[in-house]
Amino acid sequence: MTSDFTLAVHSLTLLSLLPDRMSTSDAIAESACVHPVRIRRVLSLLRNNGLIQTKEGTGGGFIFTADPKEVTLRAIFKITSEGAIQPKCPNQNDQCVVGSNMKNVLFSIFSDAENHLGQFLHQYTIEDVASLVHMRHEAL
Amino acid sequence: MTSDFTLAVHSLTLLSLLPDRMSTSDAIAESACVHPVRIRRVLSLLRNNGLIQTKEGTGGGFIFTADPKEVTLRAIFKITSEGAIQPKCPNQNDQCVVGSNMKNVLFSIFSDAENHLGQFLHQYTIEDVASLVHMRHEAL
DNA sequence: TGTACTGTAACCATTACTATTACATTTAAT
DNA sequence: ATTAAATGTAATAGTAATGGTTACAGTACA
Repeated sequence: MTSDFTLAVHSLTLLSLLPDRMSTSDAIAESACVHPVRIRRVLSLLRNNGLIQTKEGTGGGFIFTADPKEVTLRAIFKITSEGAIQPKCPNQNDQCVVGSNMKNVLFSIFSDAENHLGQFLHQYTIEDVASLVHMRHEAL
Repeated sequence: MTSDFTLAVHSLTLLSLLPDRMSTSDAIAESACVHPVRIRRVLSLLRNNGLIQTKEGTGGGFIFTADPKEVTLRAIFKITSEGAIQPKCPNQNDQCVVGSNMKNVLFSIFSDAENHLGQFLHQYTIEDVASLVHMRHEAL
């Protein structure tokens, strides 16, 4: 899976800790060790899906609008990674019963699998992730 | 995810339909539209895990030894794709509470998630896949 | 002994992912 | 108004992951 999911979770976790002001893509990028342009691209997705607000210009940046208690990893997965667990399939060989149908059969199975994965991820909110991050930090 | 999983399922499904003789990597490769060397590589994994037998030399090839009713997609996933649903994580920023712990938190969550995925995939045997392939074929 | 196979390493090609640059646009402050 | 600080986004370049191909050693059978 791509790292967009991780970046989205990372960014939202940061924003949840700074609910009172805008954070810039430069600041988030430094925390996540990636290029600011990637942060802006990923966070654009989150804005399009109503999780955050963005503001251009001086003093602009990103801020959490939704409730960190209500945004779950399922929503973030759906936004950033839908279809990501589908196994790749080579070209179909239409001359072969197996070859011509395997792709569809596996696609169907893994679509269901992704729904189950979603149910699992739905138990974790951004607030939970923030807590887990802090717990690990204390443990050191 | 890589196509190794699909190739393994495809190969085993074919083998389950030809239980009485050895199939060659060339034949399987043609059905799956990939290079025979890839088939040999993937099927080596399956042999190492006891699902099939292989034989070199004239008249050699690959044959199912396990029972297609008992080999589930979970086993194949574990062999070919363990860890595949883990989201990638950029480098850690040790100066940042979030940056230094996000990777471990997500790794833990997705390890559990992969176990759940395994439980889901466990309901499908190779025989089931063969049936589904045929059902789709009939439906055309 | 020759032929038909697998086993595997090495290399090349292609695709996917990520970083970077560039620049238009927006906003606030002076 | 002008400048500076930000996002938005397209285009490009670099890097990593994936897959294809070649080569050849080893094995088994006729």
